[in-house]
Amino acid sequence: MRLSTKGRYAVTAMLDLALNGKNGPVTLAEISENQGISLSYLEQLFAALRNKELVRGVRGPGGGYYLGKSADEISIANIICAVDEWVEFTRCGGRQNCSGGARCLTHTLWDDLSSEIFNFLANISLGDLVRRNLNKTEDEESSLSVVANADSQAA
Amino acid sequence: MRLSTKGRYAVTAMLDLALNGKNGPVTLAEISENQGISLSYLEQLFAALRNKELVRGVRGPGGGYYLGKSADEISIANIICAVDEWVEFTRCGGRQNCSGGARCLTHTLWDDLSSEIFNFLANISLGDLVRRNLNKTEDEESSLSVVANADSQAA
DNA sequence: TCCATTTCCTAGTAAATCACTTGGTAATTA
DNA sequence: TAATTACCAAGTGATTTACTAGGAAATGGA
Repeated sequence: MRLSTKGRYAVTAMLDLALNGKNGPVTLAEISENQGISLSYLEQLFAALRNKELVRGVRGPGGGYYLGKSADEISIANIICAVDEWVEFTRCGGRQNCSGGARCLTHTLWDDLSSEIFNFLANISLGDLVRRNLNKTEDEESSLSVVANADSQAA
Repeated sequence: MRLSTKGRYAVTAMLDLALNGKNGPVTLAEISENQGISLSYLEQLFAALRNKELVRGVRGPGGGYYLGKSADEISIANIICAVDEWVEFTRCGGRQNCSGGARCLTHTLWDDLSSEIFNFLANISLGDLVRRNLNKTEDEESSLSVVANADSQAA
């Protein structure tokens, strides 16, 4: 899993699309304006998203982008994987004998953790995020935060 | 949260240190050999880790690095934050009026998700990873994987 | 005391990535 | 026909990545 700023832009843009795409397509110009991301950079990101069928484009006046499937069927992991092409980290893909014992043990641990992070993000959908926020704003503005204290250093 | 390859190197190196540092310090030369990371790059990473007191260096022959605290007190988030300096993503730090409604709503959603990812990684310690693997190898080699199926695309 | 070992420190670098600009073409609507 | 929008390709300055080079400071053993 690779969570770069590029992935953040994509997630942010997809969130904007999910929120504003209820009635009719959303133009990249609108998302660009809303989120402060350059139009051409959005075009690049959406080219990748379209390849993975996460969005669907409609050309011409009144056109724009729709979600490619329902917000509940699009996970955060889907979005990030679409724009941040997956790179295999450990050179030994489990197969090659990578200098044996200690090294591959660490690689296994890392791979497990990596899978866990992926699954965590795979289990959060765009729909989840939108609903979660709607519930929140019903209650109050921004007081409650489910995310409590980590262990110590939060900066 | 920013999970780059740099963070991966740091986590991998710290895992190696946790595994091999039971009796005596571990040299960067060993970690470099084990994990296939250049010595000088490790030095840079460990400079950052030392600043956050996640490791403790001992100079001279027989020297090397110890964990700065127990493996249970070091979270994956700690490690990643030490080497991948935190960057504020949304320009409006919640305070500035960032063109109002739709934009800040998306930002709030993103910030919540971001916190959630951080807390997820903050709740996994080096000790967890090591123990998890010991249990696994007791059972069998590599057959079971707790991380089951995500939704669809795993590549 | 001298030497080997190791951390610690600074500077530089090729390659990749990031976020963006420029300059288009193709499809669609009015 | 003209405006609007997605789509496409090439290039660019700034930053990051992973690394090399060349040391200095501390420590242990001879």
